[in-house]
Amino acid sequence: MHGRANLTAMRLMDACEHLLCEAEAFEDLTARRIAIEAHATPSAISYHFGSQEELVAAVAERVYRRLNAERLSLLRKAVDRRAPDPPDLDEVIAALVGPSIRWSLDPTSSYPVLSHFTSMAKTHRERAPHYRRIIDNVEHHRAFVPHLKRIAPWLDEVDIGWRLNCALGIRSQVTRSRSRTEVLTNYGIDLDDPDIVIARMVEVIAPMFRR
Amino acid sequence: MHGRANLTAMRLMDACEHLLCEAEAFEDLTARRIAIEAHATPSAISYHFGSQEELVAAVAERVYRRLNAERLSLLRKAVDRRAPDPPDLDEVIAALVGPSIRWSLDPTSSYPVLSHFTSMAKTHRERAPHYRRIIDNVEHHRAFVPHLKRIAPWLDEVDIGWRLNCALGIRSQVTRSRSRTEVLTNYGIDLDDPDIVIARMVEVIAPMFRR
DNA sequence: ACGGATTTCGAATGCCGTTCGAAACCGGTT
DNA sequence: AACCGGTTTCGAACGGCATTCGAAATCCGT
Repeated sequence: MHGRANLTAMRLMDACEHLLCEAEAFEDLTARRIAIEAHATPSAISYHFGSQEELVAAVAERVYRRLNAERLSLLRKAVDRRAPDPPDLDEVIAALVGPSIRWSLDPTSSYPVLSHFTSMAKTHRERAPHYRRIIDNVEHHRAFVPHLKRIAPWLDEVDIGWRLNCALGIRSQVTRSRSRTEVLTNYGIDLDDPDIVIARMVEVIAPMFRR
Repeated sequence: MHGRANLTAMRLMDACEHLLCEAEAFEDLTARRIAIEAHATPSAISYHFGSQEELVAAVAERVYRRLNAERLSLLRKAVDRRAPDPPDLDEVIAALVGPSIRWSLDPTSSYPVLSHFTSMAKTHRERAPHYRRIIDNVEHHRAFVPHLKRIAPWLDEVDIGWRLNCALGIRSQVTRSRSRTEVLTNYGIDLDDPDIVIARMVEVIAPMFRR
C-alpha cells in the first residue's frame, strides 16, 4: 500500500541522502542514480513516494528532525544549568545556531541535504505545499521564545520572534554564503572553526536582546 | 559572432526576465517558453548565450546592476547629507537593505529574478563559476565599509565586514523566507509595508555598530 | 499449495536543453 | 544588379530526464 516503512523505501531514502551529500550540485541527483545505489528501479521511487521531489522531502524531514533534536537538547541543557534562574543568553544563542554551524562544517554530516532542499523548495513548483510544511515548521524555534522572554522581559513576543528570525538569517548567511562571508571579512575570520564562528555570531546577536 | 547586443538576444533577455518574474517556480522557465515569448526558437538561446543558464546569468547580472545602483545612490545621499560629518547610521543601514526590501515588495520589480538566480546557482553545477562571479561580487557592499568605519571607529575592518554580512543575512531572511518570518512574529508585523520592515531591521542591525 | 494483495520491473510517453547542417539574411564589392 | 562571405535563424534530430502503466513476480495468511 505504497508504504514507506518498506525495506526498499528505506534503501531509497538512504541512497538519496547519501547522494545529496556527495553531489555538489542538485542536478547530480537523478532518479536513476538513486535507484541504482538502492538496487532498485526508478519506478520504485514513484511507487513508494509518489515522485522524486517527495522522496527528497521525506529525506530532508528526517535530517531536520535530527538537527532540531540537537538544538532542543542544547537548549534544555542551557536552561537546566541555570534553573530556576533564566538561562545564559550566550548559551541560548549558541543552542539556536550552533548545531547548524557545526553540521555545515562537518563533512560527515548530512547538512548538504538541508541546503539542497531549501533551494529546491524555491526551484520547484509551489503546487507542493508539502515543502512549506517542512520549511516553515518553526515549532522548534518557538521553543526558544519563552526562555528569551525571561532573559529580556522588556521585549514582547513579536520583538523576540523578530530577533529570532534575524538570528536565523545570520545563520543561513554564514552556512550558505560562505564565499561571500569570506570576501566581506577579508578572510580575517577562520570560518572552519565552529567555535570561533559561533562566538562571532553571539557577539552580534546578543546585543539584540540587551537594553 | 554570437553577439549579445543583437536584437533577438535582447528580446530573449527581456522574455527571460519577464518569465522569471511571472513564474513562481523556477521549473516554469523553459527554453521553449522563452523562445516563444521572444518570437524566436530555442536554438537561438544556445546560439547567443551558449546555454540557458548563461542567459539567466546575464539577465540576473543586469537586474543586479540596477539594484546596486540604487543602493549606492542612497548611500551617497546619506553621506552627502551629513558631510563632512559621518553619515547617520540608520540611514546607511536603510541604504544597504532598503532597496532589496522595497523591490521584494514591489510586484512590478524584477526582484524575483534575483531570488530565482541565487537558488539556481546552488541547484546547478559548480562547473559554472560564472555564477559565483555574480553572486560573490561584493564590491558594492564594500563601498559601505569606510563609512561604517567612520561611524564606529573602534571596530576594525573585519568586524565591520562581518556585521555587514550579518545584515545581509537578515535581509535575505526577510525577503526570501517571508512565511517563516510571519509565523515567528505571530503575524504581528505588517510585512507589506517596506518602511515598517526597514525600521525593524534598523532596530536590530544598528546596535551591532554601537558600543 | 493456493489466491489476493503488494511490490518490482521494463517498456513507453512526453518533456527538457542542446547540437548541427541547411536555409535565410545581410552589407559591401564587382 | 548579381554575387558572396559572414552572420543569424530555423527545424529536425539526440540523449537524458521523471513518470506512467500493465504485466510479471513476490509475499503471506489461509
